Amino acid sequence: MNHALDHIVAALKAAREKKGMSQRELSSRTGLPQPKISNLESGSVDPRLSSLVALARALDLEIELVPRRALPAVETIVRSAERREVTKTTANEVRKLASALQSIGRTPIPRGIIDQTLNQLRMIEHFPLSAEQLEAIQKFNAVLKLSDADELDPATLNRHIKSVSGIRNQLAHNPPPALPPRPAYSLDDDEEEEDNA
Amino acid sequence: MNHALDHIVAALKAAREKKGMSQRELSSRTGLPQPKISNLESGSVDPRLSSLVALARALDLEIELVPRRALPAVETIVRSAERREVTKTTANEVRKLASALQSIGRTPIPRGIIDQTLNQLRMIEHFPLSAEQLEAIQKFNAVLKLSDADELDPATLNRHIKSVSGIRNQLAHNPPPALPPRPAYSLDDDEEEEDNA
DNA sequence: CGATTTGATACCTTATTCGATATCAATTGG
DNA sequence: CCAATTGATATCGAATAAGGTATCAAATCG
Repeated sequence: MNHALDHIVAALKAAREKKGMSQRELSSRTGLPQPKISNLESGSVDPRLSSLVALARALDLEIELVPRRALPAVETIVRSAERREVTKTTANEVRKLASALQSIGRTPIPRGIIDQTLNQLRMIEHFPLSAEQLEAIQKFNAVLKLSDADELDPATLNRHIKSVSGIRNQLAHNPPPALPPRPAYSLDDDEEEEDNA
Repeated sequence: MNHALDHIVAALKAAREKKGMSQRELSSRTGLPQPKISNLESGSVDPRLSSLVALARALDLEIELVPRRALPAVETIVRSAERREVTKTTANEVRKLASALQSIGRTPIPRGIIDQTLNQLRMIEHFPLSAEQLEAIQKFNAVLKLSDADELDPATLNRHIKSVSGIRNQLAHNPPPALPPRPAYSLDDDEEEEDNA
């Protein structure tokens, strides 16, 4: 495998992981078999363009040809978009959990606890979350989706609620830094290169 | 062939043509056989990533994965870079011609004509040229490179000199528009998309 | 008109992706 | 501890890109 290819491949893998998507889920969205995706990500194949495009589109990405001299500017914009992508994803996940909690009927635990958790979520929603924090929220969502919450094991439910409290405390005592105010790309550099034949 | 692939392929072909590079020249730079490049550009194959990367690099391009929401901004930057690429190329070509003319010894035509042409070139250098105009300059360069100019057919030389005058007159009477003052990309849009599972 | 350049086709052999399926080790969750 | 999920491997036939070489029609140019 060529070294230049890893760049693309690594970006695809990172994009999948950032979305919390498994290889099998990506497989079902693209039609590519899961083992193929594994091979691809490990850099042991030289994929065809159609495979790349299929994967990229399933991950909300496009393949673009960029003039070398425009690379710095483009990369700055891409990174900035990725940052926002993450925060949007987490916010959506948090809101989803809140609405799921709000709409449950009888619960195996006191109502007040649920309400308190909802308040915490309303705060959490406005922060960028770490990968671990996001994962915790997603797992809570997963169990609620499966079990409809009123027929849920009280211990399990309590564990998840505790993890929400934990996240709130982390954010309150150790808030993540805000986004940098201005991205540092430039359109107006002007180097001269000689090009004689 | 998939429709999504044409986008990349067409961009590669356009980039090659804009640089005035023949398929054979690109072939020798990349190691890919010329018929393969022809197939590729005609969209009749589904190339492997390594082929794409080889072609792209020979054309001063990089393959990048861009989040869909960042596409408008990225495309604006790419286009802006391409515009500057073109004007830089033409300026180089014009300067090359000027220096070639300046350094010729005995000429089959009056010295004053040569000097007048040099003056015209000094003006032309500062304009973005059309494809046809650029081509004319390149052809003049080509014959000078081959024949060392003092052993040149006077008629041929005169024809090229006339074409330079023609370009100057076109530019003087019908100047091309300047570049737009500010590219219209934005980093601060904020649409909401729903994403429920 | 003859010579050159350019892009397109055709043909071959070899190498490798593709697609499908099965399986395994490791991790995670109840 | 058992069950489920995840990513990695292996295998197999079919499809096809890669790589090389030869050739052709059209345009360009002297």
